[in-house]
Amino acid sequence: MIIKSPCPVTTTLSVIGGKWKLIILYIIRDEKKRFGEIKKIIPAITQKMLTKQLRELECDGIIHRKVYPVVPPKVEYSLTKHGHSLTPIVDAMAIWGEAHSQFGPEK
Amino acid sequence: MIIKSPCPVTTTLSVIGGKWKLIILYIIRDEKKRFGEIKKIIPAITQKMLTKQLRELECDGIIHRKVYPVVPPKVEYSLTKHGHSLTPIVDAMAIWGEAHSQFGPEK
DNA sequence: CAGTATCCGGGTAGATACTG
DNA sequence: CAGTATCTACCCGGATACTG
Repeated sequence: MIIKSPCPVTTTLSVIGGKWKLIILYIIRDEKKRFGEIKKIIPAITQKMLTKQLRELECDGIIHRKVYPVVPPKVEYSLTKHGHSLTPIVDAMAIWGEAHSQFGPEK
Repeated sequence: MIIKSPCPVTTTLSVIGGKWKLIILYIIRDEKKRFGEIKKIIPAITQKMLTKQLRELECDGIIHRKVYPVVPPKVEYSLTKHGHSLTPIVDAMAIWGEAHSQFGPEK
C-alpha cells in the first residue's frame, strides 16, 4: 500500500480545513446568513479572511452565495445540498472536541 | 451568539488538521506500525514532517509511541484509546472525500 | 454593506546533511 | 533505523486603508 497526499481523507480536509470554515459551516447550517451577520458572530475574523473562506467554500460547492442587486449590497450565504452532506462530520467533530479537549497525552 | 476561534470544532481540527495526520491515523488505525513502515507507505512525506506530525499526535494523546531499546532503533506507533475515538470521524471524512471529490461548485 | 488592495511578519514545510 | 540540525522559500493570515 502506497499513499499519495491527494487521497480521500485529505480531499475532505482541504475542503473544511481552513481556519474558520468549520465555524462558518456551523453558523449557516440551519439558516442562511448575511456577510455582516457572520462577521458579527465571529468578531475575531477579518473581512479579508471571511471573504476568502467563503469564496473557497463556494468554489468547492459547499455554500451558495446569493447576491441581491440592491443598494446597499446584500449577500446571503447558505449551505448547498453538497454542503449539507458535511454536517454529520461537522457534528462529529464538534462532539469530539467538546468531549476530549481537556485531555492531554496518555502516560 | 458569539463564537471565538478556540471552540469545539476547531479544537478537533487542530488535532487532526495537520497535513499528514489523517493519513497517519488511517495507516495505524488497525495495527501498530514502525516509523519506517509509515514512511514507506507515504513516500511523499519527509522524515522531518513525519516526526513532527507523530510528535504532535502523541502530545494530543492520539497515538502511543513505543520505543524498543535495541540497536538498530525500533519504534512502533499505535492508536491510543483516545485516538480510536477519532476513527468514526476519519472514516466519515474518507467516505465523503471519496464521494464528493469530483464535484465542483454548483451552478 | 460587502467587499478589494496592499503591506508585512511568522510559521509551515521542503531539501539536504548529519548522528546515536 | 529513527531520528536531529540547518537553511530556506512560501504562503497563510493579520492589520490597515480604500471603494462601488
